[in-house]
Amino acid sequence: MSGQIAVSGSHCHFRPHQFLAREDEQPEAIFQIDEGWACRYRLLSDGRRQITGLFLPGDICEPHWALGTRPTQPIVALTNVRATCLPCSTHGGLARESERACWKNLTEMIERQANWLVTLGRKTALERLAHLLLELFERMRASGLSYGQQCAMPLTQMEIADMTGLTPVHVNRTLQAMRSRGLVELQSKWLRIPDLAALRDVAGLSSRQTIA
Amino acid sequence: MSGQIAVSGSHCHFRPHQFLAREDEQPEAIFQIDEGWACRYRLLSDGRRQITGLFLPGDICEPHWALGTRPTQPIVALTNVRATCLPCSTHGGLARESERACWKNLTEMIERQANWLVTLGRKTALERLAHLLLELFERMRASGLSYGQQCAMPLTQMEIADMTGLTPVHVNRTLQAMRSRGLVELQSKWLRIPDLAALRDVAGLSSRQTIA
DNA sequence: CGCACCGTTGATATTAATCAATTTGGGTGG
DNA sequence: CCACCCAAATTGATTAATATCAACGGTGCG
Repeated sequence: MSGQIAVSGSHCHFRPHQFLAREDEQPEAIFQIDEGWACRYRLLSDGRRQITGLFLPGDICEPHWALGTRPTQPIVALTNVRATCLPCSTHGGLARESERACWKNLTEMIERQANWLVTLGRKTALERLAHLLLELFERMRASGLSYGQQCAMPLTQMEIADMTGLTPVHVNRTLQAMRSRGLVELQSKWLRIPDLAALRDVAGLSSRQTIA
Repeated sequence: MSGQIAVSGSHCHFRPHQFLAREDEQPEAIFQIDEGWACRYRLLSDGRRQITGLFLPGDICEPHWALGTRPTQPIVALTNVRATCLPCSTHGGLARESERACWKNLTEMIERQANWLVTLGRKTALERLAHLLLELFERMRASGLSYGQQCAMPLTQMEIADMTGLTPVHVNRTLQAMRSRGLVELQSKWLRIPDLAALRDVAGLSSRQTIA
């Protein structure tokens, strides 16, 4: 939970539960994840937690920090994480090409968040889990980290619950239902999706809709 | 529902239910709302609807369109709307100062959306409504459109339901509970918040947390 | 070997959705 | 001004989805 950030050159790594950023603390760098998963979340006073964003390999954590904005939510490693530090001057110093990348990154984030608003606001447990697993797979695939129909899936059911706004118990039961319907295979941190289209259908995502 | 966009100079206006933008159609301009309310939403195949963003006076609708991104969600007027058209060249043509404004706008949107992810994922009907009414009031106040403790609130209970991920019936009952507890006064499209701090408390928002 | 953490199960409680009227209120045309 | 109309708000009864509470089993690791 505590401990030093291990820096080697412009790289650093984090252990599970270690913070990449804390609320209100100006980060000294912007991280691009090379390996591992991290998330940003918010905690309510009574302990309820909602994960509001997931960072997978290739992702730049919070590009708008480059403009001097400070994190309003903590970012924490879910697994071991290797990251590259993109140093940023105190206000708005990023190369012109990175700027373009940041725009793209931000608009994708808005798009993904909007999709999750729909899912959390209007969808059932089954649809939420389908959405999550699809998004994970498609994002992993997009960064070349899928193998056929499968990819790594290091999240615990507790973390899945905090992403989908459900309880761990209900996540467990719903996953069982999905498994028994042959929608997904999920065991020992590994996800396999036998029929993407079927899962997409269950998730209630329009065929055009971007997930990754 | 249909009809022409009324343009006069670089201004235009829309009637309730008229589209400011449709899915997948490249907009010919980016709109800054001068008066009235609009929203963006997504519709599920079975008719469920989730509003994913609200545009109030002063807001720039979707700044990232300026970069050639196309709308992935429709934007529709909730009331009569007057707007200024900020024309944009086919790809990425906005003045340098507007660019800064767009960044700010985008990061605010991400922040607001993240807050709503928490609310939709983890909060009760009462907390959701408190969040919504607070946000509305604070945003209206921020643009000088509040009068003491009150401001306009043109949304129907149906629209409130589509923002908060509830049913209209449940919104109705929860609002009654809030009224009877003296948390809000809400009638004939007008909102009054007798005690901001109390409502903030009910909404379960950290005191630091930005709403507007 | 034992301690954690994770996944699983069963029983019950709550919240919110659903279904079906009924009432209210603002606008419109006669 | 009044009658009418339609959308919005309200109410009541019931059901469905999910949370909560409390164990229990498995597994990796020090």
